[in-house]
Amino acid sequence: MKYPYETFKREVSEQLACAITAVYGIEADVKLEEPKGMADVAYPCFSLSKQVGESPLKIAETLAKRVEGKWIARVEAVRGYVNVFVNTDMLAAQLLPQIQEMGDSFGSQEEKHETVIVEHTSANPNGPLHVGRARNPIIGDTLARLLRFGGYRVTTQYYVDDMGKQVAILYWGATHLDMELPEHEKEDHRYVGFYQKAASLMETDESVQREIEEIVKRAERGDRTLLNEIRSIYGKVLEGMVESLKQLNITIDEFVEESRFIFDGSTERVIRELEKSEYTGRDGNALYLDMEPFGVHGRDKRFYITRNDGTSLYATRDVAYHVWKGEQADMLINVLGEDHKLEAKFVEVALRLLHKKVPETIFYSFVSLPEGKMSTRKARVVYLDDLIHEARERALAEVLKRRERDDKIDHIAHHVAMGAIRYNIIKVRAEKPIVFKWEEALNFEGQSAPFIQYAHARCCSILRKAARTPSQVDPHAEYGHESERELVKTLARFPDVVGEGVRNRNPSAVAEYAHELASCFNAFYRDCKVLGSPEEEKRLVLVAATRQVLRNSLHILGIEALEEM
RNA sequence: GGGUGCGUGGCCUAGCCAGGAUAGGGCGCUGGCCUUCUAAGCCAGAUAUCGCGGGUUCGAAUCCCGCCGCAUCCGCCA
Repeated sequence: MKYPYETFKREVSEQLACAITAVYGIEADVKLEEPKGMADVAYPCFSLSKQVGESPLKIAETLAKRVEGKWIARVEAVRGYVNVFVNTDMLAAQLLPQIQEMGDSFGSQEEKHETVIVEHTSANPNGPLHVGRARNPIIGDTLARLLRFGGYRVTTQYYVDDMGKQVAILYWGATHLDMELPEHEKEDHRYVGFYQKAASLMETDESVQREIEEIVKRAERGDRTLLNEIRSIYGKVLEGMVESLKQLNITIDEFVEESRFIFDGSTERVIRELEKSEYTGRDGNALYLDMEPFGVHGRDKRFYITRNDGTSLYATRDVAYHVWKGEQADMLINVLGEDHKLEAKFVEVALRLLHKKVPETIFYSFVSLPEGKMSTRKARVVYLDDLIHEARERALAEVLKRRERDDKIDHIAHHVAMGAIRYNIIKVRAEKPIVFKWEEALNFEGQSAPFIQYAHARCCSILRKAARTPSQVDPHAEYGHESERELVKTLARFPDVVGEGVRNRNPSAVAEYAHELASCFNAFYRDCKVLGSPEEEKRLVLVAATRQVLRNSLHILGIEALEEM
């Protein structure tokens, strides 16, 4: 895929490299900057100054005179920088037809013929998702969308821990406790009561603890009947969780149960292979991996692979899962909470020892509440469903301020609400901690999804009212207004944003860009009358292009590009 | 104790990987803009020792070292 802004930048680099060689006789590695406001691209002459012993100001002056080309509108030498401005008419002439032709795929990258599995969410199905956990599916789903746009073939997986303690507690509760369950239309909210009660009983009652441990042991030994029973309980909870995700426009391609790697013998094989390693040792009968040689330091450098009785541990089964997963795709990416860093390191080391594919991991920091860490047991928690409900109410109220009740109103309110939730989470980089605040999560103004959706709706509104949509883009159209030119340049940067986002596995960059584009369009909207203007025709082309790129950005973010609001 | 991540106006955040010019946004605050394509918008204004201290460099929010604060991990749990 050839994008025009790239061509422009390449021309500038080549021109500069050429000029440097001609004047100073050096092969220079021309690294361009894209400073905001100063120029479209700039070349600082300071390091060259050192090499050739001439002042940066002088060099900039000299080079500026020699840089020219059809993509270059203007070159200036300012304080040791060569500042280059793109020819926006040339850019528009190349870019706008391309956006029109490529449509929904504008900005995407060439098919890479590589398959990727993005594992995300993978929460224990013992109760409803809370806002903290929701960061995982939002990052995971957006990343998956971004990678798809970046040319990868992506599938998503949710690893279901169906034989762990959490699910065993839920199962014990559901089968032993006779209790009044809360009224709720979703099963995850009803069943979590069993989990909570059982978990607190387990702390005080040793016999309960023993029974739960026994369930775990039986599950680990591959008791199919029991595992089926357990599934019949957690399955309902999981369904509820999946339903919440669906509200947010998140679906997961495949659910993989942990017990599968007991049944197929792969966990056992992992253990047998690892015990041959020089890095593993025995503590009694328990097998462990010494993590010290792999840069892990702390109170205890041993990471256990089996218990004293030879049974596997969660992390060991996770290794088996990754061995299997690695056979399904060229590349593996996991989205995990930062508390899983050590476990992920262990999985990575184990996979290296087994000569298997190692996953990349995106770690995200926790979402806390102003009053502290989220905790289901301390009832200090905001459930995702409560946020969804609240967001929808609030969105509906806002829509009702602006339009009469009609058949579109629920659709609009729903997508404003879900967009706001997704955007609020994804706009912050994964490694930053988030303190959840209702007023921020339900913000529909400023840097938010509704702001972007609104700009999109404005585009749609103009295009709807236009007498006709120009089918052909006039290649000689000139965009004289500053706001038009800024818009053209911002549109042209979209493919770069996608490329960088893919390379850095950073979906937040797309969120940032979408806001910038919407904001840039709002300036155009303010300054440039479209309908009824003598420049209507060419401005409609620009509006259509903006609508398309906003739409593509929103698509990556998993947010509905609303046509009306 | 050790590892890892984070620390940018009152609050939130981009920029950090690949060091460059007046640190870009948003919320909130003050004041202004709807007979004109949707005011979920726009304009103007106030607010910043880029956690602290060193170092490298012509140049550091960005790289290196030390310190402080917050988070997280260091279970034969998951």
